[in-house]
Amino acid sequence: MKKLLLIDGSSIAFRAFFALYTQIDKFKAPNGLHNNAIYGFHTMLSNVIAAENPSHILIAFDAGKTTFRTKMYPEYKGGRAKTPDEFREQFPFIREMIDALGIKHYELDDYEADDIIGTLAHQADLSDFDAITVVSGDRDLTQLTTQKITVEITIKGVGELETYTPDYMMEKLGLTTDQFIDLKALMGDKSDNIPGVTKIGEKTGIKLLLEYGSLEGIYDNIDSMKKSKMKENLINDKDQAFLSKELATIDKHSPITITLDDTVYNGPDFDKLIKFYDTMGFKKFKDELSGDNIPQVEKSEIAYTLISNQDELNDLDFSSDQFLYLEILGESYHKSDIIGFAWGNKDNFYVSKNLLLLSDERFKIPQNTYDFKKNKVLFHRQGVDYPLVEFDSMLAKYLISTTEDNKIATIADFYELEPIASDDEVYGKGAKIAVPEDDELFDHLARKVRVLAESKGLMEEDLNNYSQKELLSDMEMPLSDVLAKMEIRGIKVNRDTLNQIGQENEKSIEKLTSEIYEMAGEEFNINSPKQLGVILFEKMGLPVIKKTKTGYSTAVDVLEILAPQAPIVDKILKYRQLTKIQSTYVQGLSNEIAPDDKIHTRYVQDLTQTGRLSSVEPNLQNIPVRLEEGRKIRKAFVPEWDDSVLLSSDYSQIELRVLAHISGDEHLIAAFENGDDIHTSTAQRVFDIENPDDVTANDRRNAKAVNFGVVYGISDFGLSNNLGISRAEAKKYIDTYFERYPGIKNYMEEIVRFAKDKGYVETLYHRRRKLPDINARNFNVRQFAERTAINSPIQGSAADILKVAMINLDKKLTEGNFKSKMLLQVHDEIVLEVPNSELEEVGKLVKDTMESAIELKVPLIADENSGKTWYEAK
DNA sequence: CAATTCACG
DNA sequence: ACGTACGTGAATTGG
Repeated sequence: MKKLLLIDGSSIAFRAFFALYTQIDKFKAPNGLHNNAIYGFHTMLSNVIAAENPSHILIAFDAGKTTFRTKMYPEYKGGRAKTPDEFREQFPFIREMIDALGIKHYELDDYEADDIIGTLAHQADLSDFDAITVVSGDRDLTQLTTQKITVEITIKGVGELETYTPDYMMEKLGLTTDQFIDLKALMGDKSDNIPGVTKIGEKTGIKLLLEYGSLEGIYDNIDSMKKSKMKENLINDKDQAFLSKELATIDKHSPITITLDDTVYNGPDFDKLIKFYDTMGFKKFKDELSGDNIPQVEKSEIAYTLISNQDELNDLDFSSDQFLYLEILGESYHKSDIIGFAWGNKDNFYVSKNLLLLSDERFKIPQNTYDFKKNKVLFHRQGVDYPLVEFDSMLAKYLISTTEDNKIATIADFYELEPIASDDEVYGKGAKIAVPEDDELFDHLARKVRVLAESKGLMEEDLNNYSQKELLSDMEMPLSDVLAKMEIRGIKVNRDTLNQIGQENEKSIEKLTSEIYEMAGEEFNINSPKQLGVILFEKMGLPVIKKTKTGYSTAVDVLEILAPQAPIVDKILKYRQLTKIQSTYVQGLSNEIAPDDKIHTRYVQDLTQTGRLSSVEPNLQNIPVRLEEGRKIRKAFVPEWDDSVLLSSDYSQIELRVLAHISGDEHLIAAFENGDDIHTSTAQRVFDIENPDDVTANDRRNAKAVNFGVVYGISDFGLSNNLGISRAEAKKYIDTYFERYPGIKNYMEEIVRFAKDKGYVETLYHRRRKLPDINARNFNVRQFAERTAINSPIQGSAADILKVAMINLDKKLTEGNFKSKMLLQVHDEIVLEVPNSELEEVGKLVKDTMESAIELKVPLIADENSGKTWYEAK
């Protein structure tokens, strides 16, 4: 029997919430989350599944506020009360529950759940399904009934169902299902704000339909009706009646991307479900899962083939869809050597320690891997070119979820495959890290390959559902190739320059140290906040401005307040500044200069929550620039070739431009289109200054802080802190800002609402960040998630745009046979080495490429500088 | 190994 | 009433 069950998730959740609303205080999960709607939804589901025993199930949800119906009639569903927060916070968990129950769910932009259900029900009606059951809390769905389609409407909360068939409809109303739609067109619907015809209700509507058959029938015969108020109303409201009919009619041909085959029901995922019941405190449901339902996970053996001799490659088949995995100890692939590697598909695994295999032309590099960039560097160190492959599991996993790391053991866990040992368990960590015996090493490598092979299909499914296929194939994958080349190339750093800066700093530090000791009256460790705190706040009795968890805070903002009160404080600030430059930059960078006189950083491509890169060993994204003393460090970064310069190109205000684009705020857009100085423009609007020349430096500074705040998800406290003004004053700034930039305010409200409903936010390129805390009970935790919801699409889209620019630029430089090369990326900036002979042409190319990476509602601007060192290229 | 501080966008 | 700006990495101290 093929039986399809279609559930109107939005309406059932709504009914369930209000059915148990009186007991809402009793329905709370251990973590405080209200769960009455979740509980009610589950009860309804279990009952229906037990009664119907469906082979296919789909739960449809409404996608959002606007639909094709609101486009047709903006008042549609207008005037509805706001969804209570206690209800909204349960949405993401209802979806999580449905996932754990192994049931598919679906929603479609611009369409309601009704239309998804109507379309699938209609398709199933015409195919080989034996029966279709639709469950909803909304009687409108009864228009779908046919001989095969039964519609069940919840009554008395969600506990009981009323079954609608064509016969039952005839019996109850005396109408056919088509006539039921016409009835609604005549009488309208208050809850959906469908107008209908004035003064016609259920009784009159049924009478008319019985007499004339249909809405069209009524109007065809309207002339023969005798004169009455009702006739007049019918004539006056004719357009409205037909519009109402259109609104009331469920679309049976909506452009769904899900098929009937996708809705196959195979029962719950017991592990997930038990975890879910635990977090919800649903003991009753958990007990109902009898132990023998739960399949036991057995530890499997894994057989692999050791390939130690190159000639064995003759007998191997590389044609199937294989993965390659290279292992090193630790992370530093620029320095550490390969300790072993493995390749294979779901069934066959090969392992080896013989690196000569990798440079043997009989070794055909598999098109799937884990951490392509690492591999490319390692291959390069073997003297082998490693062209870009098709699929990188590490990057795929990063796009699917940033909540946890992307190690292979985590992937196994994420997709509930057989667990594998962690690298720490196999290799040890810290000082004890070591290569294990061959057996253990090879077993571990083969298991990694198995996880990769088994998870690929699951990842592709997720990427598909998240619309992220292109994000992987056209952005992260090609970028990893570009980054690999940049890392391999490295940037030349002049040791002597660093040493010279170091020696000068050393002298100043010595002098400051003895001055500080003298002023303090004793010697102590100035680097220790604890000891410094004792000197400043106990011995010298300076006022405590701020405390940390462990004692007094001695951070810069605190010391700056104290500086006028004690001359020692300025010395300490200066000491801090110089020792920071000395230890992190002079010494830190010197230690990272490789034998080729270059620094090869590693860009971590799978870490940040927003899509930015990070840079480690060393971090080349935080080389000092703001203060002159630190900025000198940049003089040590130089071109590799004679007659070349470093060229730096950075986006101007990319985050505010992205904000202007996604919010669509007309004023912010206009400012960028005019080419105004954006902070001056903001100052003008917020402080009511007509002429830009009348904006003072201080006005501009304040406006700049407000603009930053907007991007970060502003709060009056944060702004007041940053500007050193009162909270009331900060609040005034913010209120005025939102009043003058209503589009921004609207964006912030919309994106937070989206996050609360969906549990995630995304960038212009569908990069996703989950926000599990968006509905948290804890005010702080929740507010943090809300600010994150505002900031992540902005920061993330900006990051995406620079990634696109880098990929495009790399292609153009390669295809144009330029000698110029990209060296560094610093979030909104690219640094290149450019021969003087190419400077003019490449300068234009870089600027054009960056400015045309994406078409936004505002222009994108890149500013360039070049010079003999990085210091001069700013 | 956590906490503090400070460098960057 | 709650108590905050968004995203990172490295050096240092001290339990």
